Amino acid sequence: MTVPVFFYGMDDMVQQELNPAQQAAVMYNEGPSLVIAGAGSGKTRVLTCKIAYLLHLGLAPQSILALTFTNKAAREMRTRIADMVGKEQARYLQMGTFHSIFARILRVESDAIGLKHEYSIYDTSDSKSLVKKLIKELALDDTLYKPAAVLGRISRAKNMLIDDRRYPETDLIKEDYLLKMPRIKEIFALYAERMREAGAIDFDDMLLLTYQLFSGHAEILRKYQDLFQFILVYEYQDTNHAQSQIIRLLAEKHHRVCVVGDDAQSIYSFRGAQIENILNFRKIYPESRLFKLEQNYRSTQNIVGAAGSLIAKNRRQIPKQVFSTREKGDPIRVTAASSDFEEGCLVARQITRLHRDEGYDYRDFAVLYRTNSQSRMVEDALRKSGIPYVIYGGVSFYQRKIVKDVVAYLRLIMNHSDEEAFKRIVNFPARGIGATTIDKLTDAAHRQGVPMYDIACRPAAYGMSVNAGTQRKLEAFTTLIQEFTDQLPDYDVYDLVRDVVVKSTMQEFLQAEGTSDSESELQDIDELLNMVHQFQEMRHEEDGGSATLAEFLMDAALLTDADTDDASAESRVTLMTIHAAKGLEYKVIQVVGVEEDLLPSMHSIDREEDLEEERRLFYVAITRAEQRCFLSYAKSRFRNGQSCYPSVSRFVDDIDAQFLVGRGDSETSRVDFSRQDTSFFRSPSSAFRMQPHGLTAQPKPASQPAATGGRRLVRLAPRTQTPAPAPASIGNLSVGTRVEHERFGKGVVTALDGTSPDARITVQFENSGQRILLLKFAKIKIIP
DNA sequence: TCTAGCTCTGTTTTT
DNA sequence: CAGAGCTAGA
Repeated sequence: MTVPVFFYGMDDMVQQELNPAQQAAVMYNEGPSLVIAGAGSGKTRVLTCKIAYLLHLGLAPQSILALTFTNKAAREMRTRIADMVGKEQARYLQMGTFHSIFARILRVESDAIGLKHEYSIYDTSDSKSLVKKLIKELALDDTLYKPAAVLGRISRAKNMLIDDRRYPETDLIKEDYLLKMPRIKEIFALYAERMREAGAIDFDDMLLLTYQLFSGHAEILRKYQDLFQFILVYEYQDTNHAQSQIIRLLAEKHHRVCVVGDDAQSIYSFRGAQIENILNFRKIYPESRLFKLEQNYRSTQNIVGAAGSLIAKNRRQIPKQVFSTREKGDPIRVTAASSDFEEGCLVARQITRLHRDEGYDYRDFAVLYRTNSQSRMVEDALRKSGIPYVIYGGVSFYQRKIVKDVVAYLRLIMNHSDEEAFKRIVNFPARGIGATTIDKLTDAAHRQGVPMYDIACRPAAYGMSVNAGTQRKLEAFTTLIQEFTDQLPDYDVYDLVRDVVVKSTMQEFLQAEGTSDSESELQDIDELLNMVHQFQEMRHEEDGGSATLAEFLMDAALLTDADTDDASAESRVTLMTIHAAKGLEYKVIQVVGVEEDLLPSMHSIDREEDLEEERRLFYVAITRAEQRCFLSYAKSRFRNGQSCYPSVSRFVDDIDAQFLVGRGDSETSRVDFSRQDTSFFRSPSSAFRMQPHGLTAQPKPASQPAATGGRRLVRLAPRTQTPAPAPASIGNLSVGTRVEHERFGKGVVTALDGTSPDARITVQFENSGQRILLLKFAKIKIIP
């Protein structure tokens, strides 16, 4: 039963339907709270309602800090809140991504940490290029030291709040030895030094420096603690150590923090996300309250059931029973294609059929895959079938070469020390400044600790010998930049960008070329100008002020493709990676490449944790579906230029067979639908055994949980793969037996499965949640 | 200094 | 099968 909640004192049209659990989560604000929100359970609704509720209680919008991971999520929530409380209030909410909020704070407080006011933001390719150069400078073996790997190590350290100075004292260098990269500490030190000299920070610095700012400056920390009276975090399962520690600092004083997330959807550990943050939240805030949202409003029972049976195979998770009261729906269909090409056609055919026969609109479909490269085959097939589509993600607009070039001009104009920007455009368009000159400049710059730009201005003054021609060329370039810099204070950003494109002779150069490539680059420039314009309008609307170049550059650095367009407006099929699909929902989901070595990826099969993350990824994919879900795999596939012959993903077998069709002989008739197997509804917890009879497969909509109290719902997802008859006891273990485990502590056996040697027991531990243990390995003893 | 063409290499996900 | 990096030749 849902209760309509009115927000008194606001527009009386505003009414949100909240179920009791959601309502409780919204209304509890006295202390820290953790909201575990299953897939499709109304995470966004709870968070937006909570913010509206806080405003209703009288909290000022500017004292609410709401952090998200994507700009899109932030924007969507702001819009929704604006609908509830009006634009005027919503405008002042401190809502944005971790990175954008912190980047702004860093700009305000730059002096305190010796950061340049007008700092540049290095994107991954800038960082990579710098690291590559450092590897060369240090004369390291580049077959052992790969820039991406080195950068990954540095990034990991920063996410653990370890800077270059502390790095050598940590265990990370031991790992470096094992990775045969013992000198990473030197690269890290040099990297940090060069970044400082360039007045630049990278994505990880935004978190690390913010942490250092707060932890090292009590008065500044206090200022922000007082400013942010209430802190909300969306998708908390994706936070890394740095992020969770910054939140801890900010909330230290008032403890008014609410985090919302779903541990089952933690899929960003490669980026440093630690699932521990959500699992340990209650240790940091012992007085915190836990709310679980378990009713899925998005998907059919079959989809929720399938996803539940899949995720149950993970060991590390917060136990919860996600259920749906929607219709049962169709089972998930698994299809084998003979090749990746065939798989694409299959997807296209499926879409055509559902579009034609069942009235689905193209925008109701999404095709999901593990890796970006898989999009090609699907794309080709859709194009051939005349199905409109849009690829979400892929190369971001701001990553395109020409756009990066223009942005590099802007960066250099703002910050003359920005070395990557300098190198990128000093000879683009070609002005006769070649590698030799650039090498000389770099050399001189690092020997003397002076920006390349300064040396280019007056080479002789820094002891660099150049011939007259080169000197003239350098001068022309630096004068061009300098003139823009001088006018910067009263330059409208749009005019600036337009003038840069012209005066740099970029436009002329591209027009002269007259190829189709240069043509599309000119279009990209137009598009960029468009975006500047849009940005200015948005700024004007938001705070009435005009946008500065620094603000635009910050936005450009942090904006991703997913943020740029609202593709939902058009009637097109969406193609994207599973990662990009998180938080979205579609009526029909097709997951392609459900194969070993792809999903799970080949890198993840050695470690249990990695495998579990891949399983969560698959879980995310399936739970995007509202009505229909299709899985497919190819029996042969082109990978890295050669054919390989993958087998179906192990995860398909993790899904209980009753939710699937197409496995085995792809005969639906193998399923005996008349069979009624009550063992399926065996309770995971002893509390539930109080009502052993009368369980029906579908909880009636009316019989929902009363409140957030401990009452458990009927578990829809089976706990085990095969619904084999459960033995009443194994050895001297039976349901209800109290046991103690070496690691997990004390608990109660809630279920038994299988026979020796594969006998498993399910134990509800007091402190470690529910776990399934293989009896032959489990180190348990029975306690009286 | 530039560019065309060659070889090599690598391969997940992204704020 | 790309994309990056390198070499040779203009």
